[in-house]
Order: sequence, then C-alpha cells, then structure tokens
Amino acid sequence: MPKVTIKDVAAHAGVSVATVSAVVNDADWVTDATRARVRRAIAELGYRPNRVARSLKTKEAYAVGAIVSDITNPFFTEVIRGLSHALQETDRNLFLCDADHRFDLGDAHLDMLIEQQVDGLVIIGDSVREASLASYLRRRSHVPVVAIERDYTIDRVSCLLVDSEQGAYDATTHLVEQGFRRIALIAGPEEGAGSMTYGRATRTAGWRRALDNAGLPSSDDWVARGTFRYESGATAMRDLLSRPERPDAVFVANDMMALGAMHALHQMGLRIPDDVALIGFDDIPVSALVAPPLSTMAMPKRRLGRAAHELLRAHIEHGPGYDAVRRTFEATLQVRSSSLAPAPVIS
Amino acid sequence: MPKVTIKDVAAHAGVSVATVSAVVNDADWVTDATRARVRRAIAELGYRPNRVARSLKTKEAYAVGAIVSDITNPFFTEVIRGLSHALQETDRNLFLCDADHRFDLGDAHLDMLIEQQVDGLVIIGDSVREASLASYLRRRSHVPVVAIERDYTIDRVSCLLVDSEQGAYDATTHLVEQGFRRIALIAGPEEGAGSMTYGRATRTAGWRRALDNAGLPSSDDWVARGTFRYESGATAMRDLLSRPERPDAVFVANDMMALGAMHALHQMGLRIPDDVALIGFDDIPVSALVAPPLSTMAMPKRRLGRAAHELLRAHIEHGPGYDAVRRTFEATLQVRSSSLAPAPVIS
DNA sequence: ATTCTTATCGGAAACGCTTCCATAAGAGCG
DNA sequence: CGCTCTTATGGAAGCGTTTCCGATAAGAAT
Repeated sequence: MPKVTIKDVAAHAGVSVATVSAVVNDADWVTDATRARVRRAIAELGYRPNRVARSLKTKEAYAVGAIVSDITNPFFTEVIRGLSHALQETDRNLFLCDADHRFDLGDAHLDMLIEQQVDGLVIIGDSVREASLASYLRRRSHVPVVAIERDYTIDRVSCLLVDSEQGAYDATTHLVEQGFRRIALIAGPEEGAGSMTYGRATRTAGWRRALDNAGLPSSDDWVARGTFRYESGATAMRDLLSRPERPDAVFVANDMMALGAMHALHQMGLRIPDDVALIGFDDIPVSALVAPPLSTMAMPKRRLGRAAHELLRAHIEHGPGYDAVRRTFEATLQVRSSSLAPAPVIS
Repeated sequence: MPKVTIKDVAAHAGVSVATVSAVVNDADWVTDATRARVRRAIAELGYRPNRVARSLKTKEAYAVGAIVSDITNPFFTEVIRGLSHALQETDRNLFLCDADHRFDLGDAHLDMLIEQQVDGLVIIGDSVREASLASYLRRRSHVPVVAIERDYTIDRVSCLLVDSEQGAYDATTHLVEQGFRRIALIAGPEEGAGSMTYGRATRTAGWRRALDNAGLPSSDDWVARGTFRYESGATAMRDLLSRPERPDAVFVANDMMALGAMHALHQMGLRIPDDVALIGFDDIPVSALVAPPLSTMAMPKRRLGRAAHELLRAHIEHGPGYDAVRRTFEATLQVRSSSLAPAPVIS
C-alpha cells in the first residue's frame, strides 16, 4: 500500500486537489454533492492528510515542544498531563524532551525543537539556562515560550509561577496554629548570590515571616539545607536532630525531601507528628500514600499545564509582538496527619 | 528576522543551494574551501535547516511517537527516560502522548502520530486496543511498532515483555523461604476469557506454581483482585483480612496496589512484616521510600526503553519486511524489609 | 438574446529541502 | 593538442499540501 495522497483522492473523486483540500479544511464553498463525493473517496482510500506537507506550506507545525527538567518527578508529570490534555483538544502534538537535570541536554533539545519548527515552547522546571534561551530567542525565530516553575527575565517569555513565599508562610503558620513552637526549616540549595531566582528560593522567606509574625525564633540554628532530592531530606533531618535544641516541627521545602526526613525520623524511632511534626510542599501523589500521610502545600499542577497551553495559544494567535505574561498561582494548604497537634489524638 | 533558508545561505556564500545542502549533510565531494565558505555563511546568518521541509523530501520524520497509558505512573516514566535518552543520541525527536487509561484518547493519538508521519511507534502499557492498532497497520502505512509491557499478536509488531510468571514465582518462593505459610495473592483484573493477555495476567500463574511447588495451598480463598491502582490494593487487602483464615504474607501483582495494601494494614494496626509480610512487583522508586521499604520484583525499566529504541531503529533501517521480535526480560528480586521473616529482628 | 453576477471549481505556484543529472573545468594521455 | 575521464558544482524537479486567482457555468438582470 503506497501512501495515498491528496492527488489520489482527487483522481478517485474526479475533482481537483484544490477541492479535496477545501473539503478537508472545511471551506465553505464546496457543494454538498461534491463534498460527499470527496468524503467518500477519502474513506474508500483511507486517506489521511500529511501533516508534514501541510506544515511546510502553512508554516504551522501543529505541535509544541516541551522540555522538562526531570520526567521521573511526579510533580512534573502531573503538569505534563494537564498540558497534554489541553493540547489534544486543540489537535496539536507534543514534542516532549527530558533534560534529566542536564543543561547540555536541555540545550540540545532546544536546538531540535527549533529545527522542528514547533509553534510554541514550554519549559518546565529548570531545564534550560537563561543564557541559552535568551540567545536562541535573539538570533532565531522568536517562537512563543512559556515557562513553568522557572522564572526567566527574558523579553517575550511568559512565566507561570507559584507563590512560594505565601505558601511557605501558610504552611508554617499552620504549624504555629497547631501549637508547635520550635519550628525548623529544611530549605533548598543556598539562594541569593549568583543563584537563579527560583520560586522555591523564597520559601525560606515565607517560613521566616510566619515565625517573626508569631514571635518565634527563626535563626539559622533552625535551618538545614538540601538539594530537593529524597536523600538530602534524610541527611538534613539528621543534621537538625543533632543540634542542641530539637525542633518539634519542620517545614520542608518540597515533598521529596519531606519524605526523606520522614524516613530518617522513622529510623531513629521518632514518631510523626508526636515527636516531630512535618509539612512539605508540592503535594506529589505519593505524599498521601505514606505513613503517616504527609501534610503539604498543594500546587495546581494540572492547571499549570493547561494555563501554559492557553497562554501559548494566545501568543501564537496574536503573532509576534504579544506581551509576555507573568502569573503566579496560589499554593493551598493540604492538611494530613503529619502536621497535626499531638494532644487531641486523631484516628 | 525573517527565517533564513537554505537559499539565503547559498546567496550569501555565493554557491548553489545544492552545495549548501551537501555541506549540511556532510557529503564528501565538497572542496574544503567552499565547505569553509558555506560554514561561515551558515554561522553568520544563524541558519538552521528546516526539518519539516527535509522530512517532506526524504520521507523521514526524524521522530518517533510514543503512546503511554499513564504518564503519571512512575514505572512508565522510567521507561520513557530510557527511550528518550536513546532517541536523543540518534538525533531523533519524541512525540509523547498520554492516553490516561482512555482508549479513545489512545486512538486519537495514534491518528495524529500517523498523520505526523513518524518513522516509528512505541506503545507503552495498555494504551491502544489491539483492534485499533491492527486496523491502522492494515489500512495505513505500516510503520514499525514496538510495544512495551503489552502483548500484541499482530504481524509486524514487536513486543518487549517481562517474564511475569517467573517473577511471580520468584517473589512467592522468597516468601516461602522466609518461612511464611499462608501466602495470599492480590492479583490484577480478572484474566482469561476474552480479556487481553497482559504479561501481568500470568503473575497469578507464577504465584500458584510456587505454592504448588512448596506443597502449600493456592486456592481461590487466598486471592483477591484489584485494578492495579492504589485504592484497589487497600480494598483487596481488607477483603483478604476479612476472610476466615488470615494470610501471614501477600504477594501483590504491582507496587501501587502493594502500597495500598500497606496503607490498609497500617490503618488496622497490623505490623509489616511481623503480622503480614508484603512483596510487590515493578520496583517503582517510591517503594524504597515507604515504611517499611517494600520488597518487590525489579524490572529493567530504562533498558526496556532503550531496547525499544534499538528495535525500532533496526526495523526502520531494515525497511518493510522485517521480522517482528518478541523478547522477554527477567524481573529480579529486590528484597527489602517488608518481606523479611519476623523471627530474627532486623534493624 | 445579451450581459452581468454569483457560486463553484481547477490550475499552478510556492513552501524549504534533497537529489538526480548535466555541465564546466582541469588532469591525464597518446 | 585534441581527446577522454574525473571532480566539483549548479539547475531543476519534486515531495504533499495550501492558496491565490482565473475559468466556467448557471442564473439574474436588462
């Protein structure tokens, strides 16, 4: 079965290729009679339009590219699911690239996606360096770009962020309200200085504001640092427990580390939340599954994905010269057992 | 900046488009001098070849499509990572589609991928019905297809499977060796009859063989069924515990359900493995993180992804008329705390 | 009956690239 | 020095679409 093209259909239906194209694209000038004839020919021959040829002509790829910093991270896959669904509804394909935390891979993928003429780009997490992206956008076609959970200060790049400071504040305040008084923090990598301005970096600020607000201490004696990965959470927890004064609660900057902390606590025979309470950030699916279920700040993951698509579509339709958008979403408190006051026993 | 095409480069370098094409594609007949000149023109203009145009001419998409039944499932994302990396090395793109357990979505994606002229297809998990795939392959271009963890009996479709029967046998035998005697099973959906022949379906067979082998009972009184999802594991566990005789160990057909079972056990105040031991299947990353760490049968996830790519590439290069391959991988026992004999206390 | 609209359709160019084939210029040869 | 043979390069067709514009036919208007 040699591929059947629009010409074959035209011949089979006894019309011109222009006409076939018209009925495929729902042009309004085709007679019902011929339309039916063409439709029948299409069905009989099993014709499917060739998107590649169409793209070449229309200069639309009917596809967007996405680069994600870590496809095995549950947080990101939820975002991708949201994006993917939205895309599917507008009949667009998704080029998905996994950078696996490697910037060189991210750059390589960026290259390919541009060559692939995608009509939009979404960057999820920290997968592409600011400099790489900026230089691409400057010297090459300026495709619309929207970033999720990554804060770029590049012209024409829209950013979808989560209000980490406020989220951290809410999480910590929740701990305060539950009666905890020695509230430690397991933060992400050292911020400030030359480091990039993640949303996450400000989680420390939110924690501090909440404690200041409650008249509780927020000195560096109460903070340990991790790398956002599971193991580093365990290490940080052990670090915290080895200090002179033991915390009775810990706010952890993301769930993966909180899970690690939980593991360390279990190992040392400490109970959660009775001995040490815990609250995380991200609300990855696993967090509800561990014992005890982990309290956390929930992010609108699917919505982030969908929003990225909507923005992209708006940018694409608007053509060059749109205004980059910068939108921040709220994280909402998700209370589970790990952060509850020990006094009134919860079943 | 209007897009710079091969013509612009040719003009700028004072050569023909054919020559530019030749140097881009590393043809061997170009003089070093002109090659250098063209290279410089390319650099100065920031030219990047248009893959769409190239694809139209060469009839190669330089991309493969993948349809995954659930992108939020950690098992699948590991497979995808393997696939993605392999693809990246051969300079091919990945169209990734999430079917979200919906066959209609899977079909829709199949449609788009075919229109997109991908040069290969990999189907991960149960995302596309056998009938849909068969009809596509019959009536349309026969692109190479390789399925992972899904057993198709379609001509020209290669399958990469895991030896579930043997894995289940090993898992159950491990339980026997640890001294457990009342070993229950939480299986997947009802098999046999008209249901499709998952690799997973044979996990029941492996469990049974191990018990028969050890002279232990393997009647239906010891088996509960789930849907491979977390909640169903909890339900099945409660079901099992409500029966006259309580099991002292359970082999669960996948980790997600095992996690659910674990949750149910915790809720009822039962200890693992002291009261009931547990072993799962898949070795998703979370399994190492829960308390107690879950024993499981590890699958070569990344290798599956890479193998899919290699097969696909072989099929593509061989052109039509290749022989479909059917390869099965071994699952290996991953012992953690959840399945250890309670007698000698483990730290 | 003639002209003018209007609705419906076909011809053909173009999108950016690859590739086959022709061609021009040297090189080698008797 | 004319000839062939090689080597480097350019011309042009064509991949499967879309789309502009012109052609045709039918009916309306005169």
